[in-house]
Amino acid sequence: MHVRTHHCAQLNDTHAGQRVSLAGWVNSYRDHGGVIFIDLRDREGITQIVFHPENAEAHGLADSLRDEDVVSISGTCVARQEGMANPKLATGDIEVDADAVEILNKSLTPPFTPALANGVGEEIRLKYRFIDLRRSRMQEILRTRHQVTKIMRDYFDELGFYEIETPLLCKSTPEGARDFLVPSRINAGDFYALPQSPQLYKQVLMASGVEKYVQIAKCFRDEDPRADRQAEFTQLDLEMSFVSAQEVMDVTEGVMHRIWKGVLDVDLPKFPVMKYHEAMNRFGSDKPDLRYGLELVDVSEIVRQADFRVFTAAMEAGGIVKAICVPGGAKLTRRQTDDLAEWVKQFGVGGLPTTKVEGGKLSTGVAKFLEPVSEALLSQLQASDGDLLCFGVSEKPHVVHRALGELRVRLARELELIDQTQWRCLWVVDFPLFEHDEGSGRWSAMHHMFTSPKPEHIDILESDPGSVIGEHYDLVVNGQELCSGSIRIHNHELQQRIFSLLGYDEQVASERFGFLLEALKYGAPPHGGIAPGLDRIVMQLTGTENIRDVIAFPKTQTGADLMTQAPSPVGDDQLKELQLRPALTVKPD
RNA sequence: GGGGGUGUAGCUCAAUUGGUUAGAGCACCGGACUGUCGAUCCGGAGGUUGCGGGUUCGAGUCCCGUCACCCUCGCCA
Repeated sequence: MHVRTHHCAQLNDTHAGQRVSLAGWVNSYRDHGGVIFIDLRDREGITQIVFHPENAEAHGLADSLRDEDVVSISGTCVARQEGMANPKLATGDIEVDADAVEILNKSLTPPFTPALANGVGEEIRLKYRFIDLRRSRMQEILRTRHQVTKIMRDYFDELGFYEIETPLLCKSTPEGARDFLVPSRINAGDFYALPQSPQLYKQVLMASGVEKYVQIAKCFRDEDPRADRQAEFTQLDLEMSFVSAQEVMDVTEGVMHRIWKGVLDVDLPKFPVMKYHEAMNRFGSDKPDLRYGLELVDVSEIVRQADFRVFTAAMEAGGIVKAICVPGGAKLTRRQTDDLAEWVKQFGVGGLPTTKVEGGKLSTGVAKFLEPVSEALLSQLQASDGDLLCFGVSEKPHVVHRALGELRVRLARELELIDQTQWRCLWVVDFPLFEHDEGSGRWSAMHHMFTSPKPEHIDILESDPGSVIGEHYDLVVNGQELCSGSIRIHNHELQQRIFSLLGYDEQVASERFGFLLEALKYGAPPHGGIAPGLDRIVMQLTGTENIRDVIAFPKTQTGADLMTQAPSPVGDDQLKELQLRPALTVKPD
């Protein structure tokens, strides 16, 4: 193998005349009978190699090269003659006239080639991930991800944070998401759980006097994946002692600013702050996308006058009516609005009343029912000709918010109302600490049960849990939740009260979280933290909509790794050692 | 667990109402060609239409089941 002197993106006309050696993969070959061209690709780019028949040995070897063969070559860097340069290639002004080539490894004919992988199905890409990752797009994502973690580590080092690893084999705490379990051989019948997050360890680290902790931490949640969710994912996990929420937010904002600057050379503006209730009321979401309007407008009082039974019935039952005005939405066909109505039902509303604005008044749909109040409606919604009005109606206000919030996102996408050039970041704060589960009639923690209530709300914890606000903050970027954090409870009595409220008596709480309660008793400082999602940050930076694209070796929706074929059955001897026996009949191959 | 979508050559796709031997581009193999750069030209090979069953004279196409992948509801403290 020749000693590599340059990368394939490195050479230009200043290198003309130099002897160089390159190594990489055959991106494409063009055999002209006499002269043979090879596009040689490495991590950094592509350089054209030319083989002349005069170098019989090298030319003979080059003749046999095919896509994805691995070669090293030596030759002379030459400037291309006038008219022979390739403006599509960064190194298109030069080529390497090769006099020696060594085939380091032949490749089987690949199922697809990195050069022409656009449009190749994801299933085949995941099966041959080692080929897929050779694509420049995937290399760019891997590089971005590295840049991000490097910036994070540098930044937190400068601020005096310690990077500390926490265990992957943890105690199972059945609250929250479903745990991945790992059987213990030494304690047969007992199990570890993989961490859903290092939450409790980092709080213990605060009790341990670390003061500033950070970790790029793998987290595991055994729940069904989504486009932006994977059972195994990565968080930038951090925690600080003696801080206010504002200080954690400032530190987080700082790292986000530096990441966007370092990777994209973008100066993010200062992040505005919005209260949870405002986000829900105006956008129907706790992660509002501020790049477009389509705000939810409460029209309950206006439509009350119209005596449209669908609306009045809901309001009499304690509900509300909200509307969004969709600019240009009148071009949607009846079929399309019917589809929207059907789709929106999954969020709990009975349908989607709509009407269009034409000639300065309402037309079609529910127009005739709203005739008496049309003027007030148009004015309140600032609607004009060509707009579509969509109404969310339910006896439960949160159902209206959810349904219209989801509709808002879908319409913005489909009608292309999103300004793709913007970065709209904001903090959402003042979340309720608890939410009421209608099924069980119990209260549960909206974030997690270690989030501190606002000090002024501690008195009403038991008397009015629904009104308690937590010291919780989420960072939202372009409609995606990127970080979630809070000030924690550091007083064991308060923590015990929260456990009780959530239905864990002292003994159960002690069994599950005894170590945390103990730590709180022995001088735990006030502390708080946050956990930015690394995968989602990289998704935003690289403009990907699929979390699998930013993970080197991701899993499918059924948790399978198509490359390694995990998960897979294990041998009887392994099970025996763990004293495990599958209860289900193993499916035949 | 529920809803929706996809599955045809190595890859991306086509195939009229159920009707002859399931086609095309790229890749592959052979040949030609000394300046291409997604090379070109000539020729060739390549198919369990995801799998199993059913209806039919006849199924890629219709029906039932099943598997895989994608989106989504539930779920995700």
